[in-house]
Amino acid sequence: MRYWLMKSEPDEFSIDDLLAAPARRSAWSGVRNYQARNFMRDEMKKGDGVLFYHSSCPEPGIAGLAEVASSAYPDETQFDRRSPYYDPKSARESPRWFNVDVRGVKKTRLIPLAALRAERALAKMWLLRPGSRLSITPVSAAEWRTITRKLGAE
DNA sequence: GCCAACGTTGGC
DNA sequence: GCCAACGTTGGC
Repeated sequence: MRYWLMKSEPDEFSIDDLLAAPARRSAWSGVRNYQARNFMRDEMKKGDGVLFYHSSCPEPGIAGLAEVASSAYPDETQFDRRSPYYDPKSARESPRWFNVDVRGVKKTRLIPLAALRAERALAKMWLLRPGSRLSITPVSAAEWRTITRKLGAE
């Protein structure tokens, strides 16, 4: 079992949106970065833990817990001409983009980015690397424990 | 809105 | 295959 941090702009799709979705479940579509895609396609497994991170908003930080609900499959939005994520270079026979499904577990109190930075045990977190912009990043078991402990018996 | 960091594109 | 130009991300 592994752990991940997944970023989403709450204006686009927040932890509340995920928890309000049917079966609290949604396809994590729209990822258009190869490294993030590879994490989903090659390394994510059903049941992996997910930190749901709100980005590009007034209070960026961890806003909830989720879990990986499926292995990866081709992202439908790449074939949809009306989607902002449409990719004309991707063909059905050889899809370029993949996504997993994610299931919301719970909304948590917000742990702001600054609080993550202030935590010694999280100093090596991928998210906190200088210049890191990747929307999906691995989280170590120790980092997961630190954060869930911080959230208090969750 | 600024800007640094990073990824992608495309000419050569 | 290099690399400059351009676009995007995302915190501040």
